[in-house]
Amino acid sequence: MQTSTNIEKRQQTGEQAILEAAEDLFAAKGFDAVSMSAIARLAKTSKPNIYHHFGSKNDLYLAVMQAAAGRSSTLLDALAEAPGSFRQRLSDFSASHLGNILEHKRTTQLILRDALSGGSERGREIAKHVVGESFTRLVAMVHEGQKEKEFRQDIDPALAAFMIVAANLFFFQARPVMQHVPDAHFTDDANAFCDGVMDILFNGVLCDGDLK
Amino acid sequence: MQTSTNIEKRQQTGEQAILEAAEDLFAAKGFDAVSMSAIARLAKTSKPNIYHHFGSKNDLYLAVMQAAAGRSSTLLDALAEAPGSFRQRLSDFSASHLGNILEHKRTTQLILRDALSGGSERGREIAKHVVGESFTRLVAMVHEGQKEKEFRQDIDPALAAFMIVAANLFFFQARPVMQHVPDAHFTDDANAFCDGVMDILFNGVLCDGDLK
DNA sequence: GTCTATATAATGATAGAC
DNA sequence: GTCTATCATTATATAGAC
Repeated sequence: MQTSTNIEKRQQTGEQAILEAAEDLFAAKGFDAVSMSAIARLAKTSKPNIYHHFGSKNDLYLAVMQAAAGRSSTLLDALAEAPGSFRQRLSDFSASHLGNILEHKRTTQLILRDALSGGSERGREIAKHVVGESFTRLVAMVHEGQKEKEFRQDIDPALAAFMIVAANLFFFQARPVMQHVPDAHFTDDANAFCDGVMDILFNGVLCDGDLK
Repeated sequence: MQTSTNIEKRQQTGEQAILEAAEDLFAAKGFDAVSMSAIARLAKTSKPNIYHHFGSKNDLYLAVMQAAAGRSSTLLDALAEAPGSFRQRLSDFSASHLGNILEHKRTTQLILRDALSGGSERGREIAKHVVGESFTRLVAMVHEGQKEKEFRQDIDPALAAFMIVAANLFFFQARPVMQHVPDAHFTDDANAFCDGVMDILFNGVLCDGDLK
């Protein structure tokens, strides 16, 4: 029998080039808009060679998603048990989260695109796994902050966490559109955006006499 | 000469059926994943008839986007000059915004999908116009609230507005994924979600002794 | 305005040599 | 592992009758 668990030990052949070319194109244009010929051209190889390494276009897409998922879920470990106030830790987490998004635009776009086309079950499992991991950690962090009486007891920690990732991911996703909206100056500076979001999230927008 | 500005006076022929079928399929599967044959089948007509009404697949897509844009930008006028506190007005706006999104899922998905595929200029102009209109109105509302000393002076009104639409749109977009995340219970009830978001946005998550 | 039938090009996937 | 050559299918789009 031949081993069919061939999702290990890359990099020895042209597989890596194929995966990178495929990720580029899938992220930029989506699954259906990309042809195997285009991938072969960009990877400087031939179509049958792709079929030799990956059985089909769908398998190639899954391999790309799997690689992307693995790459993007290893950067937020250090922050979970850092010292300092929960407020500071949350801010750091959010900044790293947004930094991570902007550093791996290709991967982020790939996952957002896949999540939007949720109809098929293809890679939504992966998307769930990717965002689920960091999201759960975020929720736990907010919950701890509540137990330490630093955050309000009467909020849903998952909701606060969601607002952070929504702001960051939507910042990335909507930037091309928002740049054409006259009022939205915050699209220029990601750091300032992140600080502003956390300020509103911590203190609210309402006037209350004393702003700490 | 024949008038080539044929973006008026629909509904007299099978054009409407074609537009609806096309919007359904484009929203569900994306531009490239939809074939003219599939549209013809769903619209209960023939392929050449589509080409008779719309010159090409791209033109059909543009017509669909145009119709979607016009449909989704007429529901938020009444709220702009409503009475009551700005806090209440903002909450109402947000609730209507999310209600509008959930009531027109097809259109929303179409626009989100188009915005994500920003590379081509196709319909991003439309997306900009659609979200731009309600967004500008939202920003103005926050700004007025600042002038009336109801909201903090030191926040960017556009940023607060952005957090609202980001939360709402991302709520819609991420729901299929978030439903599989154990902590995220808020996906069940859109109204509760909206209230929770506005509560955090107004008051912040930090403990400050007295919660109003 | 609507159809049947068809042209032409590109797609995903294979066969088989090296 | 990589290629040239090719298959079967489907795609967008047209011609032309009614």
